[in-house]
Amino acid sequence: MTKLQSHGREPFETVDRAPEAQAEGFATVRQAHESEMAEDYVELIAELIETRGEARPVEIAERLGVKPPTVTKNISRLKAAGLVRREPYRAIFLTDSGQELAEACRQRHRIVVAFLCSLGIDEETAERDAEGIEHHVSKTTLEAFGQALKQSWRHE
Amino acid sequence: MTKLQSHGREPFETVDRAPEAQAEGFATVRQAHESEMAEDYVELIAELIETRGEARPVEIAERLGVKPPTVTKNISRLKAAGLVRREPYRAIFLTDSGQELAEACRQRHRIVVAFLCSLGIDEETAERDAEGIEHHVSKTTLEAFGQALKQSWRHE
DNA sequence: TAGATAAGTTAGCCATGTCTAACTTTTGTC
DNA sequence: GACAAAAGTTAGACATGGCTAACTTATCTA
Repeated sequence: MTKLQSHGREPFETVDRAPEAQAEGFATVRQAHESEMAEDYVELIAELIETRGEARPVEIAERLGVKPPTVTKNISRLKAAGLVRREPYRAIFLTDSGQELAEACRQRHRIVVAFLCSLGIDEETAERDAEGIEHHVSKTTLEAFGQALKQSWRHE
Repeated sequence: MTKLQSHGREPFETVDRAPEAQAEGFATVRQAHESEMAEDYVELIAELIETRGEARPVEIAERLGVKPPTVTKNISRLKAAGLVRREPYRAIFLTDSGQELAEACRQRHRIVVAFLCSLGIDEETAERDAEGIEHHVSKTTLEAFGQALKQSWRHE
């Protein structure tokens, strides 16, 4: 049995959740952290291929704000995970499943950014916050963002 | 010079950001990750003290969904960081700065949850997503959430 | 085409946050 | 008060994702 929904009413009460539910929530967050690296990389790789024609470690390192060896190591993990295809010293390509993941991430990213902007948040902040937020947005919440976005178009 | 704001218009364009800005964004996310543990713990400790009278490792472990040794290790890190006060085998207390951090986190948490609920998201999902999202919400965005929340009260 | 420069890799280090197994301390009960 | 059960700690392992230093490969250019 689920709790009654308050939906906007008395919004600052502290909800007393069942310990297991809370634990599951934290587990979800930890899982999200594990996929963040992969998501950020494939998203960025797709972006680079589109705008630059190819994805190079040096560029990835610059955009991510990490050093080249970090990129090398992580790319080889992505390769092991079947998300990228590549030979040493060459540019990086996405496999089909990498492509798919990238597409989903970019879509989600765009929705989150657009949603934040629709609240009046400046684009730079929206982009920065989205980078962190997007990995923790469930399907349900993403849909709610999409809905709210539609509403905001209607009202403008 | 900052970009023109679109504020709801053409919300699905992919913004081409300066590499340094993008890198700074990712750095911010990495920093947020480093404070997440501390924030989750002090938030939970404050909650337990309030609802249970004291915060015990076994309870923290259960709520966080981790094993007791993990709690012991992390609590000692928090102690080193000056956020908690405690002797071995005893309950855990917050220092003044721990208290302060906990208060800020709980406030932020409540706002995020309330905001998500105001979009029509069910409470369980709101709680789960908030757990991950809250650590990546900037002051600007938190204020925007607060504003939107006020709006939603007016319209109900 | 040779040599310099840029790009990429390898090796090895570190901190974080998780775990299990084994041990110690505290608590509760007969 | 003794002893069993529960709570907490310690030791040691592991994966992740950063880093620097040193090396290799590719690219550019004189």
